[in-house]
Amino acid sequence: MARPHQALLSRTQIADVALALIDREGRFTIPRLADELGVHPSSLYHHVSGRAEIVELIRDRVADSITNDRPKPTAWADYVADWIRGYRAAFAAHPHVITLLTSQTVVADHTIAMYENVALVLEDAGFASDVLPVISILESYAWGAALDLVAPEIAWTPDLPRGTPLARAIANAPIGRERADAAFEIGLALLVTGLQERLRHRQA
Amino acid sequence: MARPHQALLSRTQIADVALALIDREGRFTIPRLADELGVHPSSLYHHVSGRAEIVELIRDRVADSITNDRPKPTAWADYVADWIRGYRAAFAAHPHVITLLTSQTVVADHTIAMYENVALVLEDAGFASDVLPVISILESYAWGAALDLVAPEIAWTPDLPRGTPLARAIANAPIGRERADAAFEIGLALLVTGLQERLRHRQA
DNA sequence: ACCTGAACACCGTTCAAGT
DNA sequence: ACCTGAACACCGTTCAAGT
Repeated sequence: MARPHQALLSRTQIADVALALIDREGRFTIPRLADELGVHPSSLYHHVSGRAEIVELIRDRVADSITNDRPKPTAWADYVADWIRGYRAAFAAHPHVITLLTSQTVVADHTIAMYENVALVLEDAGFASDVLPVISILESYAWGAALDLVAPEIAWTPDLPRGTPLARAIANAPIGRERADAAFEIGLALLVTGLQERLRHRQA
Repeated sequence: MARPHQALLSRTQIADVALALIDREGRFTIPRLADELGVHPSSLYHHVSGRAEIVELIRDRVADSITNDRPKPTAWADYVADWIRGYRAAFAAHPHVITLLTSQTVVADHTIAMYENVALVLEDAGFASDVLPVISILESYAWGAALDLVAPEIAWTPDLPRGTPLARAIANAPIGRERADAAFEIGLALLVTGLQERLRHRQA
């Protein structure tokens, strides 16, 4: 074929199809992706520098999907909770992407706007020198909760004893996605409560 | 050479050297591992079923290194905090292993004893139907905090504006490992505070 | 500028051959 | 039972050739 009059590929399209492939099959390879795009593997290298860059395109796409409203001056706790909810939800929409993103160190993160918004809200709330740690903590929790979505259930372990504390704990909780969602919300509430208490002591 | 009188390899040795390789080079391949063991790649398959099983051996090793003391009837909050500290510390000792473990779904988890201990402590503390969610939440946080250890610093982003909330937040915090450790401890304290409050309301 | 097709290095795994 | 060495399928990447 050689060069077509109209380019057959684009970076957005590559990212689109790669993401769809991951959602469908849990992973992607260059040959598989090329096939899906109706093109030869080597063609991709005219648009991206390599596999790593495709992963970064996907990372950007997921990051961009985190809703990031302009902060309102009231209710910092609600703002922060919504941020982390959206953070986790962005991953939850593409569970297999999570492990892909953790396996490759990020190259650059241009989601500064998001951090600025959160930093502003926390600063206004009075967290002062705690602002960066608090952002870290919330992000760690969101990542961990996202990983929880693809982790195996403790409940699935076959050789569970009967009548133990763990057995009772499992019997008292839902399983699967419902369990993960419920746990996430409780944990988020714990963190917010903790933040409110910490702020109270800071200001006292 | 053919079969030696004394086996040249063992599963423990394979796991040992693989872990050392990951710590040193950030990753491991079968040829590289075989080379390090002074053996041909195909020899490994007489001891393990494949690469995936080697990863699981490493997972077990890290999991076993999580200190898991017998619970004492007093101070559930201290027990829980120590558990999560040890959980994260086990990963922190081998940072590159974290991404390896998240990239492969676990096959079986035989660390039931650990969960039983924590479940017992939480049950005695009065968490009742919250026991499993609380375990989930704490583990999520430990995983997220472990990932934070290998994540890039927000602070490293080159194009940071001056005089913004984020810039001030970064200026007010340490960087690197020290930042991660400090943030982890604060977040753990937030969670414990949240748990204490939640217990108070449950019992009221 | 952009697609092709051949080529290369590398990886995980299998298996018959040897003791 | 356990190591070897050849072999295979597959993957990521390069590059000269074509338009």
